[in-house]
Formats: sequence, structure tokens, C-alpha cells
Amino acid sequence: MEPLKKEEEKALNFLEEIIENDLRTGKHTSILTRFPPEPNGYLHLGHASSIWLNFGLAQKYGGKTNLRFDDTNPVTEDTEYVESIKEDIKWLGYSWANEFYASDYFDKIYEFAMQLIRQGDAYVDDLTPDEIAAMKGTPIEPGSNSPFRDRSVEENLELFAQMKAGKFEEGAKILRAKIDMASPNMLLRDPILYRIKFAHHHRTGDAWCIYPMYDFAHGQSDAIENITHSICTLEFIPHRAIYDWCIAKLNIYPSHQYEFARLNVSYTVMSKRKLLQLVNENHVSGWDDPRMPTIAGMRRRGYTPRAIREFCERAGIAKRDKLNEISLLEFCVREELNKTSFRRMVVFNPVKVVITNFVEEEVLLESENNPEEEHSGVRTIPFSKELYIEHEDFMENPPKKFFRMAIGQSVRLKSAYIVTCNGVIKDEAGNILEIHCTYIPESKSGHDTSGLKVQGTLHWVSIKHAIGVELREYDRLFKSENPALEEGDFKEYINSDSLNIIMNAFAEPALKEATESQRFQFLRKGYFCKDKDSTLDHLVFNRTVSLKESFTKEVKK
RNA sequence: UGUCUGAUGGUGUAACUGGCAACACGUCUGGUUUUGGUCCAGAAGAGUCCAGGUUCGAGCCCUGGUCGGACAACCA
Repeated sequence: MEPLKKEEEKALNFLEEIIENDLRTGKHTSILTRFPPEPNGYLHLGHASSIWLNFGLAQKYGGKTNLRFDDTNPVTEDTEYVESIKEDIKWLGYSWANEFYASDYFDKIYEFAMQLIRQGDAYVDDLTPDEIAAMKGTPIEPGSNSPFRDRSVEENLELFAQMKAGKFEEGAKILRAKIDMASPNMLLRDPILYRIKFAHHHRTGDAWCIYPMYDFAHGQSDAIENITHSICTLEFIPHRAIYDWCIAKLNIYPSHQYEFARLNVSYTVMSKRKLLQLVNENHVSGWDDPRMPTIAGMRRRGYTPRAIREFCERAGIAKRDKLNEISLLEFCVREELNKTSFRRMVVFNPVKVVITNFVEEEVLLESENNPEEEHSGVRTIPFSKELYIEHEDFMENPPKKFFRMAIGQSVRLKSAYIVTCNGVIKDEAGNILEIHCTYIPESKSGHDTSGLKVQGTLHWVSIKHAIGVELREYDRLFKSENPALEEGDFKEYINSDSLNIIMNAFAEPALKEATESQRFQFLRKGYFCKDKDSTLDHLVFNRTVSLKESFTKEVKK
């Protein structure tokens, strides 16, 4: 019997098709991609998508990927960001073939500029920024030529050298490509190639006072490295014309630019500028605030590299603007954490239960670390006369399908016994002080000879053994599905309830040994990880994501 | 009013390049369950932006529209 289909019959995305075609036709014998972040902010989920694409494509086709910092604007860039970016890429599970910087090529790019001048393809312009803007025309009206457009090659060479030598003030002169002021593509209306900036560069220091623009650095950098497939986002489509123009005029390695739609996720924002605002204006605690869609934030929140990669994979690649649902991301992280995380019991909002017929001091029970993983072992949980259960797990007047604790009803305490609720004790105000239950000794977990069947199973902790922990529950950062598209300031749509802190929850003692790299499922609650704010006697846990909850939906009906 | 670009269930991707629109998430049923989780089984949900055309046959090709996005930073 032949298999009907190859196991790996997954459809190719458009970039994979291009690459396979290039490989098949011999246009390329191997591929080289690059990931080109500007070191002016922290990486976010959108970058993760680009990283997954660039590194993943190279991996799939036996190629390599360079990490290249696009550091052509010294005023916004900083070494702090270089380090965080490298850390994030490594954490996501990728390694680069070479670590390069656009600033490594400043000498070469300067040479390229002189070559264009010599060819009559570039000129020094004295116009002010306002004048240049005014003469640029509009998308539907052609621009007009600068009066300095026809300077001689010699004069341009001399002026450009003086620009480099620091003879002119910022803004006094720029180098422009001589293309076409009437081009329907506004980017081709004599784009600026070099500008004067007396700024300290994080790598080249004060060696330069002129810096190339993106359009005069990116394609050249790609060409210098022999990048075969230069993948960027949709907004660079009109730039491809300059990219190709430079490569043709300079007669350098013909790298090719391909564009894909950036990743957007519902209920958050994905631009460095906006994220920077959230940080600077203290709407969040920092770049690594667990509510942030930054890699650092997601890492702190408990997301795993694998889950993020899986999300990128499932979100896919296309050329149309899109908004992915956050629920897909949540699915990906639950899928992994369900299989890998240890189970622990934590009572978030306690109510006291007294087992009236329990006479022993304590009993040590065993419970599996992870029912999804056979060899994950067990841990010990102490059981005693006085316990905490979740307040919401008890109701005096329960609705019909309430499979939890209620007077006269029996439930299983997870990994322990079946108990029957007999009554409650309240204070004058009507608050519940204690819930009284009796347990059935024969119903001990794993050795149940009682023959009883109960519908519900509750998590619990023994009061005298429990440890107090702080819990931080996160919700979506924005109330709007797509804050960037809303009217007015995106910050008007911030969800003021995105952080819920529970200062004193009660955890089973095994959680004392938790490490920051571990992930836990707090039974019936969600996935959590230990936060770096934890101290020896004060443990803090972040909720990565809740468990799927169908009962609350039921109640709302 | 220009150039570029895109349009397939609620969302995101497919459709062997012209052959009954598929997969995943989400939603809803039912079953199993010592987590109302997981797992298992199933269902609903688009006739592919519109109008013509070519064809035995069009989501794929042609023509004309409509709608969305990008472009007028000495940012990337």
C-alpha cells in the first residue's frame, strides 16, 4: 500500500514558492537572509514573526541568516537595545551566521555616494527642509527641480567632501539622488541619500557627521553581504524602486526585496513608537511589563519560545493587511503548557472548610505532577482538618448544574477524599466563616473503595501548611480590538483593568521550590510562572493565560 | 486626481496553477474525565467584493467597476 499523500503536504507560502523556484532554476544555489532591526527599541511579537520568517526560511532551505543592526540614525539608537535584541533572538531559539551593523559599511556607502556623484546621479542640495518639501509636489502633482540640481560633478564632489569634513551645519546641505522630480512614485523624486548630523553614534562615535538614509544603506548592505532574499514589510513596497535603482546604478550584487504583511494581534498595539509611549508615560511598568507584546514582556509573562514560534507559523504569511485574533496565541501557549507544566493547587480567594470527622493531625497525599506526561512523577501534599477552598466553589443556593460544594452535596477534593457538606457557620453580618464537611475515609484518591460517584472535583490547600503567595492576573491591554485604527489617541482605549493583583492567595507547599524557568498549571485556574519580583519569603506568580472556562459561560446564559 | 498594493466563513491561511471551496483558531452539541482543563466524536458558519466576458466548466484567465491599505520624515 502506498501512502495517499506525503506526510509533509503543507501548502507553501508565497516566499517559499519563490525560494524553491530560485533554487530549482539555479538562480541561487543557497539562500542568505537577514534580520535587520534598528536598535532603537525592544523587539515585539511583530519582530518575532519576521525573525521566524527570516531564520526559519533559511533553516528550511539549508541557508543562513545574518543579524544586521540597521543603525544609520545615531540620535535614536543605543547599545542598550542591541543587547536586548540579541538576547531576545537567542531566547526565541535562533542563531545568526554573522553579526553585522550597517555602520560597518559607512566607508563603503560613502564610496558609493561618490560613485553616484561621479556618474552624475547625485548632487548636493542647499535647499532647506521646508523648501524641499514644498518642491516635492504631491502624489498627484509633480515636483520641481532644485536650483542646485545641475551642479558640476567637481563641485558636488567638493561640497560632499566638505559635508563629511564638518564644514556645514546640520540641515544646511544634503546629498540627493538625481532621479525624477515628476515620478509618480514620490520616493523617486530625488530622494535624500545623506544628511548632516552632529550626533554621537553608538558604534562609530564621532567619526562621522554625515549619515546615509535608510534607502541608501539598506540595499547596499544587503548587496555587500550578498543577501539573496531581503524580506521586509508591506510599507516598503514603494521603496523597492530605490532599492533596485541603487543596485543598478552602483552595479553591485543584485539582492532582491520581497514584502509581506506585518503581524498584528487584536487588543494590542505593535509599533515601537506606541510601545515606547506606554513605557514613557507609565501606562505599564516597563518594556518587560507582562502585558506588553514585547518579547521581553511575553517572556516574563510565561510565554515560551516554542509557543510564539508556533503562533507565527499558524498565523502564516501573506501580502494583505491582517489582524490575527489573540485567541490563537492563547491556544498556542495553552497547547504547549498543558503538555509540559507541573500541576499545583492554589486557592485564590479562600473560604475555610472544616472536616469535622477528621481526627488525625495530618495525612500526606501524593499527586501526579502532570497527568499529560507519564514520567513527570508525583509530589506530596499535606491534608488536614482545616482547609481552604475557592470561595466561588461554594454556594448556598446553587443553580441546577452546579457541580461544586453546596449543603447536602458531595464533591471530590483533588487527590484527596470525597467530602459531604453539612452546613455553614456565619457571623452576624451573614459572612461565611466556616463550611462544615465530613469526609469519607474509603474514598482516598487512588484507593477509593467507597463506590461513590461525584460530579465535581475541587482544588484545595491545607491551611496550616499553605504558603501565602501574590498572584498577578493580566488581561488585554486595550479595550479596542485594533487601537491603532481607532479615532483619536490610541491611549484612550487602554483597558484600565488589565492588571489584577491578588496579594494573599494560598498555595500548596511544593510551590516553595518553584524556579523562574518553571511553568505551572494552577489547577482549574490557569498557567503561571514565578516572577522576578519574588523574594525568599514573598513569592509572586504571573498568570500567563487562564484555562479555558466553559462553566462561566454556562452561568452567563 | 497619480503611482503602488490588496480583496476567499467571525479570524487567519489553503485550493494540485481552470475541475464539487479545505485546514486551523473561535463558536455550538454530545461523550470520557479525580482539573467544568486535556482528550474523543460531531455540527453550524463563506459560494470566493461587484458586473460582464472566455470556457463543457472560473475563487483562479480577460474587461470594466467598487472598496481597503501604502506613498508628499534630513525616521526605519
